[in-house]
Amino acid sequence: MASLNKVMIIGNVGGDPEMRFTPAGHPVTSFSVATNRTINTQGAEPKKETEWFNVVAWEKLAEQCNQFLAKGRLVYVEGRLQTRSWDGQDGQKHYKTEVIANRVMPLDKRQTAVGEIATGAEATGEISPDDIPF
Amino acid sequence: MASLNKVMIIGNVGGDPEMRFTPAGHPVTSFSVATNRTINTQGAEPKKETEWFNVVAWEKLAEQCNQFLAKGRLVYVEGRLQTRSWDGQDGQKHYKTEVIANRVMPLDKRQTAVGEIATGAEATGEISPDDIPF
Amino acid sequence: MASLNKVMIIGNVGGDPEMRFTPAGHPVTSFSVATNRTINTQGAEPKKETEWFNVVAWEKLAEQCNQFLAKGRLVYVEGRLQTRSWDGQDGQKHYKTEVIANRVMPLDKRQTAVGEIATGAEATGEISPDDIPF
Amino acid sequence: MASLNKVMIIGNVGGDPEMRFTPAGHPVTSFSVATNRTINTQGAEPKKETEWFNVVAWEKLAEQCNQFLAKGRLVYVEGRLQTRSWDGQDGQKHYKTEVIANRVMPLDKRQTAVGEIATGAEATGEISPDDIPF
DNA sequence: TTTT
DNA sequence: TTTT
Repeated sequence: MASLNKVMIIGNVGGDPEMRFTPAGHPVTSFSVATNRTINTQGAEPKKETEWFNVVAWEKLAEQCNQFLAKGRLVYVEGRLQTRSWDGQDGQKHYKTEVIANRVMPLDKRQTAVGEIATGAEATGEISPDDIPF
Repeated sequence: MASLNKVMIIGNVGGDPEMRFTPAGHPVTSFSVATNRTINTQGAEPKKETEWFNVVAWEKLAEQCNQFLAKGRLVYVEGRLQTRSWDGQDGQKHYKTEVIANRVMPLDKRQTAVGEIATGAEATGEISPDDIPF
Repeated sequence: MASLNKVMIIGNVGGDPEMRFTPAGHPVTSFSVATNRTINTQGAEPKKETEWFNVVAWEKLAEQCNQFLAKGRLVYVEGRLQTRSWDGQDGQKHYKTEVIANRVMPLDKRQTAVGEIATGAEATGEISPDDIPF
Repeated sequence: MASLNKVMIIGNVGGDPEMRFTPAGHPVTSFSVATNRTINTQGAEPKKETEWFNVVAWEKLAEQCNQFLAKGRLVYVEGRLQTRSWDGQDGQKHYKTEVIANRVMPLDKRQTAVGEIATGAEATGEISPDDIPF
């Protein structure tokens, strides 16, 4: 029963966020974040490895992400990991792992007044667990 | 360039860990960890949602995980997320997201003397980036 | 403006928690947590170093801590650091650093049914910022 | 024995870092970091609360902090908490809590080429536990 | 003041 | 595939 599922990333937003609404009217915003890691291949030149995260925000946080984030911005994202699975046309299982955000915070000074974007609580899919459009 | 990619989980080991060796002789241990979340569907009875993580440990940490972990144990795992992709037989992209561990710590008292399992540094794939068997 | 202040500890509760109430009736529970670190003094035998944390919980989380925690239990605590200062009788500044908890989770199986203790949000001093009794 | 002692902060450096050397020649750099929290006093205007952290870095990380950080820069700091105590002239116990950093990462673009500052391992006082000048 |  |  004792459980922790926490992800913390700092990286650059890969594209402008996209906001949609569930049938029940809950806003959901998704965007990607790239994190980079430098691998010291001793000998050769250091190699860069990029890891992409799919981030999903719900409710008020979804609206703030949609309003304040944009392609290229540096952000801090905190949340939990969630893997969804489905069957492909070929009968194979497919998996997609996403970060369900409970805090998103721009770290650069670009654009509009931003301030801190944060949900008090995990304003997430819990609210509408079987109501997710994508 | 500024980047953070951190995962922290506390959960139960889903099965006995499996250790393999890369062609170059590096030990790699993998195991699954389940985290549970209780969703308060206001009205009906609370629903349980289980999230499964695939954890991979390298080198000395791999050996310690193999030696001390076992199905059912409660563990703390810290690491970074890594998604690998490949093309299925049907031409579709497949993805698998794993936690590359840099710290694993049993939290229960079961079994042998355990102590703390921790790599000093991220003793991971960096060491043998193009040497991964699975 | 962009800010993160996060502490995560796993350790043993040093004594039974103590719950008090602010003049305005808000419950506050405090307890200590010990974390241990093993220092490898290369050569001599490894040395143990204990770090003590003062943890403070508010509102519903305060009540849960008071009810379920006890001396010796293993807990996970997440929160933010807060340092309070005051002037000693001698005119010197004194400081006390505490962890204001927003999540507390027992990790052992001792005692009563425990389940997960967690505030949805940071149910902390924000609620009664100028209302703190100790 | 199972223990976690982790602090993660994002904030602004309060002053230029200061590097010293232990008698044994180990570099130690210290600097302060301010994190801000906005308290919504429902009713009145939101209040700002600043929390100051004393950060200490050792060895190679100390040199990098000394070289790349400066007053005002936005940084991510990860480390562990350590409280030192001593007796005041008045016989009272005094306490100072510090963050012993194992990772420091500038988040803004100011100044020189910065890149990522990170120790592979916790390059900390372990190395010279009884060798600390301040 | 905890724990192994 | 775990745990309570």
